[in-house]
Order: sequence, then C-alpha cells, then structure tokens
Amino acid sequence: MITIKEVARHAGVSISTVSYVLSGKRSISEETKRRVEQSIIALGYHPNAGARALASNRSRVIGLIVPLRSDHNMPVIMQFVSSIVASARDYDYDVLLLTKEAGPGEAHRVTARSMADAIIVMDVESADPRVPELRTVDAPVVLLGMPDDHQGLNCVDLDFASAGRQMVGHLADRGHRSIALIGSPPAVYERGTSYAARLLAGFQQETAKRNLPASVHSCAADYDAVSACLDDVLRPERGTTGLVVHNEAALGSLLLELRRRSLKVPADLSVITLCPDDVARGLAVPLTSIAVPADELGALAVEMVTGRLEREHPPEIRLLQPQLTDRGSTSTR
Amino acid sequence: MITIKEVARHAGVSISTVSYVLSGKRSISEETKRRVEQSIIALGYHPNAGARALASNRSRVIGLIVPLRSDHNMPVIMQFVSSIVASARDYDYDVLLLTKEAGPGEAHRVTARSMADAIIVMDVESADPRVPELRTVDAPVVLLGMPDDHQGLNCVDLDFASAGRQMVGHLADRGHRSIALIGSPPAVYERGTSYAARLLAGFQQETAKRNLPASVHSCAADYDAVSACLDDVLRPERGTTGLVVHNEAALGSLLLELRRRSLKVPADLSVITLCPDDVARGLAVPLTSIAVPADELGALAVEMVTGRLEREHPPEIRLLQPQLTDRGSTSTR
DNA sequence: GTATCAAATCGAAACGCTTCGACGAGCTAT
DNA sequence: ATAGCTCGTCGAAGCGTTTCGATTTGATAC
Repeated sequence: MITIKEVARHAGVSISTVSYVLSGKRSISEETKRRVEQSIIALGYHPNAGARALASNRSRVIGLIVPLRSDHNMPVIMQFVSSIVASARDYDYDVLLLTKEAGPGEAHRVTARSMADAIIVMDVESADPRVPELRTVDAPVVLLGMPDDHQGLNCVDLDFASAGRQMVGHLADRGHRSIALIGSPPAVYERGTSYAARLLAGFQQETAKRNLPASVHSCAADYDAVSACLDDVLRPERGTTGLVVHNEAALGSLLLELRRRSLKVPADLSVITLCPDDVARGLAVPLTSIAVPADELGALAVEMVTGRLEREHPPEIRLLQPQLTDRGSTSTR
Repeated sequence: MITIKEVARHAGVSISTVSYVLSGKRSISEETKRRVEQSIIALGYHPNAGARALASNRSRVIGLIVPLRSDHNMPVIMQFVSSIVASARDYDYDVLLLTKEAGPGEAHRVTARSMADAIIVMDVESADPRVPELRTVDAPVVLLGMPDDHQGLNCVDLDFASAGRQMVGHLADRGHRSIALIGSPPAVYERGTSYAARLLAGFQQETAKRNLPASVHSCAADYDAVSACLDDVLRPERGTTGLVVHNEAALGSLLLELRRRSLKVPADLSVITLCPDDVARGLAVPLTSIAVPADELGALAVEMVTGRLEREHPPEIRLLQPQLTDRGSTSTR
C-alpha cells in the first residue's frame, strides 16, 4: 500500500506538505504542489480512509435509512436514493446503506462509531416510531417526509397540501364542479403516511373553499379494486367530471378501465395526478400532473446535511412547492 | 467520546485486555470479561470504526454496486439489495452504496482507500464493460449475474438455462406439443443481459431435444405490445397451448388481455413463468412459476465475499438450481 | 538597517484501536 | 525439584492521517 510517507519522499517534501496539498488548508507554492501531484499519480496513491477519519474526526460518509421492503412505489424510492447518492458524491461524501427494517438504533450505531457523520432518513411517517430516537442522535439528521411532531428536526418534503389545492384549483378553474379524489390504498392511510393525509387535507380545503362537493376515495392498485372504485366515483348522481389521482400504482389500471368503459380522457373525464414525471409521461394517455421532485428533494436533503456538518444551523422544515405540468388530460367545460 | 482507554480505566484493566474481550482473540477470565462488559455498558462505549480500520486493516464494509437508474424490475433489485444488507449485517459488515451509474472506478476507489474490504456487483450483463476493471480490483469481488467472459471471477446466479429447460419440460410432460416463449422486452436482449439469453438457450435446447416447434417472441411490457404479441403467438396455425413467460412486467397486461379474449388459464392456455414468488402469487390468476430466489442469491453473494475475506479461495461460479412452484396454471392435455 | 509580516515548509504530537512479545502464576509431567 | 506448559494480563509499537506550532526565507515598512 502506498502511503502519504512514500509520496512525501518521492516528491522530496514532508508528510504535512503532502497533506496540505491534498486538503488545500494551507498555501503551498505552485512548484511544490505540482511535484506532489505528480508523485501522487506516479505512485498511484490513495489516502487511507480509516486514518483520515481517525485523524480528522470525520468519515465523510452519510448514513441513509431506506425502506427496502416497502412494497409500493419502489421506483420513487430508488429515484430518491439515486439522487442522494449522486449529490453526496458531489460533496465528496459516500453513502452507507442502512435499512428501516434493521430497526432504530442503526442511526445511533453508525454515528456513535463514527462510521457516518450524518443521517438521512427516508419514508418518514406521521407518527414515525423512529423519530424520538433520531432526536438523540449526536449528528445532523435530515428527514425526507414530515412526521406530525417535527419539533427540532430537519425535514424536507414536497408541499402535498399545496399540491392538493393546486390540482383542485386546476380543475375548478376549467369549470369542473364535481371533482373526485382517488387516493392512495387504504393501507397507506392506515400506516399514517403523512403525505397522503396532507394531500387529502389540501384537496378538502380547496373544494370547501370553492364550495364544491368533495368525493374522496381510497383505492388499492389492483385492477378489480380500481374498477370497483370507478363504479363508485362515476355514479351518475355525482356528476363527476374531474379526477384527482394520488395513487401511482393504480394509474395504469385506471386508464385501462376507462378505455374499457369507452370514456375518453379528457373529453369525457379530466384526469390530473401526482406522480413521477416519467410515469405521467409514459402512460397510455399522458397525464397532466404534479411531479414528485425526487431528484430535487434528495439533493436538498444532502445539501442540508452537509451544510449542518460545516456549521451550526437551527432546525428547519423545507417544503418544496409543487410544479404542475400540463399534458392535456384536462378539458374546459 | 468514550474511548477504549476510559473503559480500561473504569474496569481496572489494560487497554489490550478490553480489546481482547471485544474480539475474543485471546482468552480472558470470566471475572475480567464481566467487569469489562459492565464498564462498556456503564460508559456507553462504542468502538471507533476509523481507528479499528486503521489498526486492523479491515473496514468491515462491503461495497455494493447497484443499478439505481435501471428502469425495469426495481422490486427484484430491491429484494437483492435488501437481502445483501441483511446478510452482511449477520456477518457484522456494513454496506457502502455505490451506483452503476457513477461508472467503473468506484470499486477501485473504495477498495484502494480501504473504505471497503470487498465488492459485490449487481446486474452484470453478458459483455459488461465493468468486468475488465473488476479484475484489477485488489479485493474479493462477487458478481450477481454472469458475464460471457467470467474467467477468474466469482459469480452467483440462477441457472437460467436450466430454468428454461425445466419450464418446457413441465409443459411437455403435460402433453403440450406447441409451446411459445414470451421473452423479455427487445431492449433487454439488445443490452445483452445474459440471463435472458441463457433462458432462451435453455428453452430452445429443450424444445429441440423433445422435437417440438420453438416459437420465440420478445415483447415490451405495455398493454398494446402484449396484445400484439399475443396476436402472433395465438395464430391458429401454431396451435399454441403452452406459454412460457419470461417478462415480469408484462404479466399483468398479459392475463388481462387473455381475459379480454375469453381465454381461460389453464383450461384454454397453460401459462408458466419465471418471476419473484410474490408477483406470481399476487396476479389475477396465480401462476405456476420458477422464482428468482433473490434472497438466497444475495445471501450467497455475501457468504462468498466474506469467505474470501477470511482465507483464499479459487474463483467460483455458483448457479442456483431453479425451484418450480405449481400453482395450477398449467393443465394436462 | 532593523522590525514586522506573510508565505512556504517542516517536525511531531495526536487520533483510538489491534496485535505482538513478554511475563508471572499456576499446572503437569518427569 | 525442575523444566515446560497454558492461562491471563500488560506494555508498547504500530496503523496512516491531520493539524498545530515552529522555523526559515524573502519581502515590506519605517
């Protein structure tokens, strides 16, 4: 193994000089810097991470708690993970993979051992049992998602309430008077996933404000459930003309079933949804949608966490404002 | 931060004694061991990972290269990751998340810096460009999947050829004389994903051996592609009675489309597939299938990698034999 | 011509652990 | 009784960095 010592000898300088060339923490003459860098390349030197961590008291690793067994919407989860890893590398951090399933204590274990300098937690629920423990972690922690009790925590999330309001507004502005929400599967609400509840709240708030009936449905993703749900949503007495869908997994079956019923989107029914952009784009009928900006959220989480590693910051909640993309799946009446 | 020194003082022993209690590498009297363990708990001691890595020259971390952007079959990927992380923890290893997208060099970077002791590579393709680089990594490497040129590499995979043969055999044994393969999307074959090619080879081998016509189809996962594919597969002159499906994403649409055409499974058409068990179980019609044993494969990869960290092993290919579960979607004719 | 200061470099002390060799104490076998 | 074990413990030498003075050199200010 090539060590800094050998680089120093090869370049004819002291060990500390090599270190300062690498870190840039003290000024080094151009000439010396060049020589050292050449030696590094010539010898193929790679600094030893353990020694670095020990001496500097920083591992340059972020612990990421991921729900690996969460059945639904894996693609979104992966998108988050992907953007977090990429952003972390931009800041010269690596990512240690921790699983939600391994239980709490993982965050504590890796920070106490100095394996990670900070923690990012994904898939945080309303009454997340991990939250109390996370408060006691002696390292920056950022949650993706917002628990009910977020006192003193750093959270990053999409503003789902605003998304709910915005989707209702979009349809109402186009003259729709009877708008239905096809929400997430019952299991999601039961689990207390805060984003589902927040979107629902926004939906109800905006329909109420505009004096519209609010027909709210929760629906599993399988074909039969979707079909049954549509039976209900489309009961003639409702006069439903606009659909707000917050159920990524059901979108495919939903459009299929509408086609089977010979209902054209948007001529017969306007549909707007919240899901990743590529999903909305790739459907049989591209849908006007609000994207889950997984890339931005992941990058933001990394930025918050690294920021807090450099200097103190007060806890902060950052809700990204939803962005609506019109793909023509809503019509004016 | 509590160090081993403080534990030693608290327990009234030397530093090395504490270390030996922790590692068990030398015999320690029961009495002393007890005292040390109590001190560890009393003080809340956690060994510093960097110091450990530095002194022992082992990070107890496995680098895992994951295809995070690979659009298709995320759930299987996650299942692999999940089982790898869990198994790694069983051996007291942590997992550093590296992405396929970050390019080659990642394996080299983390091992050269001693951030990871070994590497597991997921989603290996037939002519994987990463393979040459992986050969030069100075640490145990295990591939999940089998590249064409696997000289000197450790690989773990399902025996897809055998799976192909077995599925044909299953149908042929039940009297089916015209069997069609609905394979993966064209993109998968073009990418040179070795498993798709190997299953195809097994399929053709077994049909040839039994003197059956081999009708082979590649099919994208969207509804229209599936429908078109079925048009072809079910052309009357083929007399197709058995379907081997190797296309997880298309299964839903496929069954839906069969239902639309009023074709009953298995009365009118026998269907057998290769996909994760929970997918096969959760479909509208549960399907007789060969599972992708992601958990076993992941665990096996970890076992191989840790084994190679303890002592030298020659390179090895381990192909798991497929396991067929009968769910009654194939009939005797 | 001397005092001051910044730039460039070095030496050495940490950082917290593992592990090797040594050693005393208590055995067993002779 | 003595040599030769094994058991339990300790001290100290690393492991490869970072970082804090200290030192040297040359320039700038008076």
